[in-house]
Amino acid sequence: MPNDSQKILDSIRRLVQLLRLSDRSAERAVGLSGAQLFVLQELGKAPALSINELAERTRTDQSSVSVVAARLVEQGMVARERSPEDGRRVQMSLTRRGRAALRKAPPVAQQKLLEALDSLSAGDRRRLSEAFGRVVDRMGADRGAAPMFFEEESVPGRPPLKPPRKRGRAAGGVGW
Amino acid sequence: MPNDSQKILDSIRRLVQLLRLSDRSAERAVGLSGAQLFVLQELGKAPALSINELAERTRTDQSSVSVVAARLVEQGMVARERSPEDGRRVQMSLTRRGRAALRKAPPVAQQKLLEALDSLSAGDRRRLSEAFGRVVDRMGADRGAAPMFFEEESVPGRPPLKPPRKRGRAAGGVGW
DNA sequence: AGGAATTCAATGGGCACCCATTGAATTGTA
DNA sequence: TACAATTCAATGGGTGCCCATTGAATTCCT
Repeated sequence: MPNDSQKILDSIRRLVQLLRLSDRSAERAVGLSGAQLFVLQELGKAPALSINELAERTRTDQSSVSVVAARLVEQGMVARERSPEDGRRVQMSLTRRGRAALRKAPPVAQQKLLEALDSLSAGDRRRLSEAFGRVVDRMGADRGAAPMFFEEESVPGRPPLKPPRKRGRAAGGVGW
Repeated sequence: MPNDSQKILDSIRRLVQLLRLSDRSAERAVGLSGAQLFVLQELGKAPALSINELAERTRTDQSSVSVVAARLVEQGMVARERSPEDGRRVQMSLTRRGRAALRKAPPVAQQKLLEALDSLSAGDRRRLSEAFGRVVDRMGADRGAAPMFFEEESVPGRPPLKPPRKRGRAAGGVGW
């Protein structure tokens, strides 16, 4: 007899699987993966985005979107060009074809979820949003197991000797 | 200015990424991936499970757990043996080593989420569980884009001619 | 000005997920 | 009882995700 927390955990797992299945189903149907459609969607909201900006907006790693974007470029859905002001950056933007594809094949999984959310009353939805957001914020703030080896500036005084490259990230994981 | 549904969508994405990151972090730390730990955890709840049962409980595909389980067997965490009654089935169960590993390295991501949920009042948690469960149920019931080509038995009378193998699934997808 | 540190995007490695298929075993039925 | 249909687990193919590393470009100091 699971408690509420356990139920929530299982709901999350079920949701994630449903989203995966729905995405893959859509992929088969329209030839674009959920990740690809999501990238197109975000590009549709801005005139042009860099790989890092896309990574932020899609909540994934830079290296992940880099690959997804490359595929979209191959398919002529997205244009990629070096930024004139900053030679390291890249400007990704929708092509005519990309815009058309997005119009024809909106992200199904996301749509389904939105529809399901519509079944709640506005009040429930607001409360769900509020409570859920709070939980996620808290999770994000946790930082528990990752000691964050190098602190974020201890005091205004300039850093004593900054270790070589702060490159010390803290790995990541799967299963959801 | 996003509405509540949009906020919920983004919270879900953030949550999923946090879970991925947390899992991978744990993986680096203890040498077991989130998926592997989850499988160990489920095996800890039952005397022995088949691959299909594990797939159900972990909300993934049979082929996915099959691989994860194989890795665990290699590492001596899990014992796999053919079922005596049904030669097709396989019985997976924790070994002493697997049980020890599970004790030493509980699923961190899941734990963090549970802790975050604890920050809600019991009432909020109950409401969250209720509303969220309802949404997921609804999504699961949708079945929209997948016409489910072959009906689930139209009438008691025996089927007219059953097409060969019902093997006609409906694909799936990623991006969360 | 010039070199060190940092930022950006791409690439490679490892794991997970889903679908499809396959071979073995079992169940159902003619 | 024999054969067809189904079930089970494993394998291969394709994609995604994260981390680490790398080379190029830029920013920060000294």
